[in-house]
Amino acid sequence: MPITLEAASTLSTTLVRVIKLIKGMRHHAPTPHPEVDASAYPVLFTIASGPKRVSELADCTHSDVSTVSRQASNLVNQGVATKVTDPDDGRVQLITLTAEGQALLEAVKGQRSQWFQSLLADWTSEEAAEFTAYLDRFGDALEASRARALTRTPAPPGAPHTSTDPQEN
Amino acid sequence: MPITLEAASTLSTTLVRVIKLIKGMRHHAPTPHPEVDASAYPVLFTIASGPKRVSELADCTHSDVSTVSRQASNLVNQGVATKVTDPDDGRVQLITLTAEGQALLEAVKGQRSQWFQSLLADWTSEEAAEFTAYLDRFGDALEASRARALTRTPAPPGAPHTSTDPQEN
DNA sequence: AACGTTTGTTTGCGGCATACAAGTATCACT
DNA sequence: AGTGATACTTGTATGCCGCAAACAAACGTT
Repeated sequence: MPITLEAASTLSTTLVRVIKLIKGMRHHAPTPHPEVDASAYPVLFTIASGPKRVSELADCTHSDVSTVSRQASNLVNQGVATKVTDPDDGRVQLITLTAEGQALLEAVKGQRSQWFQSLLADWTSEEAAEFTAYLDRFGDALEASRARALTRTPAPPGAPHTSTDPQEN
Repeated sequence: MPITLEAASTLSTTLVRVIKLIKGMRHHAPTPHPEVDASAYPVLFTIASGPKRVSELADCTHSDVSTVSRQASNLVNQGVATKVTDPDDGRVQLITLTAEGQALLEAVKGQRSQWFQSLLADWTSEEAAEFTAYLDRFGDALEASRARALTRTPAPPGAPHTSTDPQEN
């Protein structure tokens, strides 16, 4: 049995509020390395776990390939990443974190952590953990929904169009 | 005693993930009234509780006054809101929801609610409520932090600059 | 080995959303 | 009336993004 529409409504409203607040925050927040666009942080975080190809990054960050391509180029120009053509396939570019990029990543992480820590000054560790768990679970649901939407939309003309589908919203 | 840096770090990472996912979602989501920019929804939601002046809306939505001014103008052109000069003060414009706006608002709310409901298909009502409560509390913390940042930054030159201040991040 | 096709990346272009700053209108106070 | 503060609007610039075309390399077929 699903949650009530009422509950879903208040949840969505609250979520939108938080997102808007965070977006507004980012604009005023100082960055450890002003040359690096904050919009490229997602790829920065992603290549932390090893070299990745552009398309892979686009997939991970849920962005268009072209967007990631630019972000990667910028990161390279700013010295926080390198781009090398894959020896096994001359088409793919492997994006790798440089030492400087490592340092930047640590700085960003540390700064964010401190900010969140001060933000949640009156939270208990249990509450924070529980909140994180909920967020993560919610993120999984979003990703699943997104995956469903993406695999169905680009279907060939003969695709069975299942009448009214709430998932498309 | 605050939460650990580690916990703060994972929380921030998770939050960023969710936000990015939602932002990506919005782009593919159909709107009940395509003429109305989704970016103006925040003001739409805000004037639901009664006529508001532009500056008030800017404050509520955490946007610049100019941004809200344009959004309000658009909403008026699209027939979902009206703009009337305050009889008590010829400078202020009161933005009010029209009947059509009411209908649109309901449609948007309903659609969102349904989406969230399907998204959280396997959540219990208690979990959803708890998640919402956390989000709300987090939003409050964000707002408080923002308020602190705003009241301190535009201070006169003689303001006492309290050395290192994590709140500014 | 040559050619068309598929795949991966880059670049040109346009659109959207926003903030800052300048301009305009109204008000409040003297 | 005149001066400054206040509320909004408009001009301008910037950032970010996605689509589509261009480009490059690999693959498969003949």
